[in-house]
Amino acid sequence: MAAVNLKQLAKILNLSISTVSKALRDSHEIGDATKLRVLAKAKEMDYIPNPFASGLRRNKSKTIAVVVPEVANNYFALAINGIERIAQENDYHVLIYLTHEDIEKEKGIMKHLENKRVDGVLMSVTMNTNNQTHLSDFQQKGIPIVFFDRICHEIETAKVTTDDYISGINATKHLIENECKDIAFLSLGDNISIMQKRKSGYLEELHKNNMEAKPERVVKCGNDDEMNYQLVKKLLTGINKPDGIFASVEKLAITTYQVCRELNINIPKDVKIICFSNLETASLLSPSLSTITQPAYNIGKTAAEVMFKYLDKNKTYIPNENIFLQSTLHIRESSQQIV
Amino acid sequence: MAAVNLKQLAKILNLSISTVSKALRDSHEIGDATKLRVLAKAKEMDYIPNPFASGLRRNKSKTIAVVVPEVANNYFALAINGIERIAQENDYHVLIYLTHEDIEKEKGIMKHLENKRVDGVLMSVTMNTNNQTHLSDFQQKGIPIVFFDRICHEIETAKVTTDDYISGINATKHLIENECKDIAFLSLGDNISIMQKRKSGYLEELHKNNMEAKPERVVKCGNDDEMNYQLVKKLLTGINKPDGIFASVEKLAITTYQVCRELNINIPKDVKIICFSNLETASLLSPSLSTITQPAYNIGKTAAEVMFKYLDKNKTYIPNENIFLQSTLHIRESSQQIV
DNA sequence: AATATTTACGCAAACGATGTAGTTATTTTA
DNA sequence: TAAAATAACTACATCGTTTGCGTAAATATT
Repeated sequence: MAAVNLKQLAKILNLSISTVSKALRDSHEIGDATKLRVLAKAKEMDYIPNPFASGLRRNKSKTIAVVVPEVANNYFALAINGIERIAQENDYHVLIYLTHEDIEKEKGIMKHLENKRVDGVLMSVTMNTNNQTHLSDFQQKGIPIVFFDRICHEIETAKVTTDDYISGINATKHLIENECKDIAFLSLGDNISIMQKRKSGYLEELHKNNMEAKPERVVKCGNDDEMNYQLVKKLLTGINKPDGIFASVEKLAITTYQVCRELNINIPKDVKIICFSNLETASLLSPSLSTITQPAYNIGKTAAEVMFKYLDKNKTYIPNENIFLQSTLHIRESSQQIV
Repeated sequence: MAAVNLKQLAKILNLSISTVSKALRDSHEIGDATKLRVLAKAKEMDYIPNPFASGLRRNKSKTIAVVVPEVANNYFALAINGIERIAQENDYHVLIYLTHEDIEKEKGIMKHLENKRVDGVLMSVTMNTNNQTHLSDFQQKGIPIVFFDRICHEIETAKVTTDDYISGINATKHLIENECKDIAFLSLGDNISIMQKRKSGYLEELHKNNMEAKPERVVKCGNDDEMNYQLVKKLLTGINKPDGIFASVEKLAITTYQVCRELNINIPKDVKIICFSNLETASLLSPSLSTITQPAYNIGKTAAEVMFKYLDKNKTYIPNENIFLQSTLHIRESSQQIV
């Protein structure tokens, strides 16, 4: 029942605790014969070091935290998948925290993590994170952060994203090429950096094509699905509605589909849609959904790899670095001119 | 930079370490004035107890583990959501481990957790978990397990599922009511208990309707998506194909949609489909997908609540208990007779 | 052969928080 | 008023590992 510890192992082996400890850690101070004997006995007795004791002593938790807004979201789920994979490879554990887009919850979580429960944090900030003092405070405690996707520019560290600006341009360009004359952009809040970049790409491409960027075409959605539904419904109601929609996140595209269904608006005839999404069923939707698909798994994986690169070297300071992984455009029915 | 500890707090307050510790834990041994003074200073200095020290001393980690096959799966993602919510409410941390349906990985993870890194484990076993010694061994170490969805009958503890047998009956009955004469069941492996129950419901309902249960109509799919695709393709190729499909898990329904698209098979005219699923886009698919939707969030929430009910009482033994939450049948186009 | 070096191990002090068993004062009780 | 009880605190051992230092024996160096 009770887990075996070093003391018991040492007693049985007739060695001192420190000898056993060193043998298990393959110290050069211990003879090969002894090492083998210790290793064999440890395995036989099913010895597993107490993580709290070694964590306390070495000031290392062998744990990282992942702080994200949601998990029931294809993008974040895939990213977590990539992170967990790398963590397992590095013999690390992964704590998960969900902010539900609540900045206060985010602050509380970071506060909780300040005391060395984790060796590092991988995070995607809340859509409401407009102030980053809780993040810089956290860094001051000597625990590294690596951002992915929803990054925080002001914090100096590594950041892994896709090239949202280029993707924003490409998506908009694609809609324009498919005869859209009046394109709306569905944004998620307006604080977060990726939104600004995606929007910049959208605006830039409009400008390049001498199309007017009407402020009312940028719809600032939020975390409340019902509210979003009403916003999109308002956008698509009446005579003066857009003929193209660029949704910055997956759920807003789904909302748009639902609204179109209710209002009997035909996609893509009446309005064309493209969005950032990792939906596996994009091609099975009616109509199939055109997407900009982010390499979510690899983004998570890369973020974790960067983190471990520094953790391995016991570096708590991660210099500024922007890593871009390319998204891919998947053109399907929802955005194409019917020929 | 360095986190403040009790020693430093004590020195500044001109008190002993133990007094400060007790004051913070609101011990009756400490005077009210002192308590207030300590509390104020602790807040001012941003004191956060070292989790390793107290974990070591009290033999409590304030952490639970969630062990699941996947996270990029709507069901598990929602369940994790529910779990995390309850964990946060109880001031607990959540470690996440993915088995990717690999029984060896599952064993390794449980082995890793044996040494009190966590106070309890919430889990859904692998589709390949046919032997449960690693789980009973784990229990022997005095760490409680609560199963959800993919439960392990042989282990005595609390288990949270939906009533898979009834749901299996209902889904099959629905297909029969919609004129299906030859219904196939897509299973995920055949070890796990929920599969057996869903299949039992399917077989029972066939029997009740005097329909033959042909063994070749039970297709045993696995973890390899390409293989599953071929299995379903084989099922739907040729003259002798079923006119109804009951997919036991979401991904097999998606595979079926893809196969039907390739083979130009019309859903629901040629073949009707229903499946267990938590897909948000079920109603937006072409055709919209009929589902048995499990209350995934509540299943996770309930499993966590049961766990904390015992952890709060410092009970490591959880008696056998089967908790059923009801699934709901959502009839959509994919399973309905066209009138 | 005397000295220096290496090998292989043990001792004991951390790491930070907790809780038991004291130790003073102060108050209550007989 | 002496004895007992209480209040408010402190000292210290403990949880299980890790690690710097010490040491004796074995080996190498001159």
